[in-house]
Amino acid sequence: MTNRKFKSREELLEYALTAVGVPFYKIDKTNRLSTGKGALGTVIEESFFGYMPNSNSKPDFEELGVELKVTPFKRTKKGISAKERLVCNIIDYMTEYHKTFETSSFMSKCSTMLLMLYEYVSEFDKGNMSIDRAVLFSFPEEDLLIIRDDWYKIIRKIREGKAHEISESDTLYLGACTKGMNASSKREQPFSDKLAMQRAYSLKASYMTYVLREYIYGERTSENIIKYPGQLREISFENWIIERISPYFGRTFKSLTDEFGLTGTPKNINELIIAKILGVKGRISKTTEFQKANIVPKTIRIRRDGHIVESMSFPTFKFIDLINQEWEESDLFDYLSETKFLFIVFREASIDSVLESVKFWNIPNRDLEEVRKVWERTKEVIISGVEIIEKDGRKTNNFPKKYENAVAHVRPHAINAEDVYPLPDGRLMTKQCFWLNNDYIKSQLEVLDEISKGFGIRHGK
DNA sequence: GCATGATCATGC
DNA sequence: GCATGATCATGC
Repeated sequence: MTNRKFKSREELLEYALTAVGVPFYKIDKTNRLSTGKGALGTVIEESFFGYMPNSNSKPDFEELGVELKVTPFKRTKKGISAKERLVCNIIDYMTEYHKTFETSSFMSKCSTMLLMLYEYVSEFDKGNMSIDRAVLFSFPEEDLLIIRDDWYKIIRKIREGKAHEISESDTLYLGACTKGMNASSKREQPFSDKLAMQRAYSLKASYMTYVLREYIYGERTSENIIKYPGQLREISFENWIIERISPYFGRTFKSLTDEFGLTGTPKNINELIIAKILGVKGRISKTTEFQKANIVPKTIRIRRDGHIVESMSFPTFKFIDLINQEWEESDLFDYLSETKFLFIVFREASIDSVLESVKFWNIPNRDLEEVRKVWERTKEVIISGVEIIEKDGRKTNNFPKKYENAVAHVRPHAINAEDVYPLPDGRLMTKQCFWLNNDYIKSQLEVLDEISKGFGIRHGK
């Protein structure tokens, strides 16, 4: 244990490195291992650095301007992944909006972090895990420009009296995640009487995964869309993308596939068109920025009469997994609350469909609450035993139908009817997923149109 | 014409 | 073989 002052960042790092490889149970002197979330961070703070955990607005090593973060990662088939978002300080809605990004509580505290990374292994007790690496981390310029824009998005919602509508998927790398025991941990906000969920700045898990891969473990794998960070000095990432694609609005599907030499009918051909427009070699969803920000491209086809034919599918769920989850920890909640979508909108015209627009979208909180109802109902149906009735070779079931909820429903999503997952009672059922209703998608496109009428693409801060 | 079940194309 | 994004097919 130490409680000495470090004279320099180098000295701090040198000491931090002596924790590498030492199991936490050997470090822990104050019996913190048995405590809940954040136990390992507490062990390092108290037993390794010798100071009491605090919620100070200053960095942990104030004179050095360094904040300590102890955070887990996992090794997966695809490489190293952050196990969770990196949570920073709580946002004080009443004061934060006065500040600039440079003077924000986030930058004051977290602009340089001592990241102490440990590998999370599910079979291990916490005490048997250990710090794998310790590094000093400051944001590279290409990330800082996006994080800065994220910060202003959060502040804009506070200034508009919409702190209660803040959602983690509003932003790209820097999120505002909920923080508190439950939904009743609410705070006042300056420009509305409505109480807002307590939230903290956080670096999204998808972003942290790339920090680990690219900057710390050197597993760089993907292509950047933004070739020069300076390209985002005057414009947000989203608007930069839209500006680049907009010259192609109005073009027919055929003229686009001809121009870019795309053949065949892959299901993600529209994603490939967008990739070509942006000068990206492969899939847009595999680019650095889309991976870091968790952006998923989705095609929307609007018929000539304005109707959207298809609802929007998501990954399948496993029946047995779902009933063992609670909503707040469920796969669906994680997915929808942390994913931003890029809608690629085609409108059918007389001969061919035409690229009409591209729009970024994430689900509003109140609609996510509707999805929750569908999810809870689905859980009930699985627990009480799905009713499957076979008729003329087609099986019908009693999962939530489209007419039951304005936002979402449940439907099959499989290779064919024999592509199945087990039910808790041992029967096998065609794989299913949650779908966003086509009518709901239509209404959300209309909302986005209203918003874009109100703003020019280039915005002042 | 729509709701719901079923299936396709591709890449890893 | 399966996950994913997307669309087709059928019956009411």
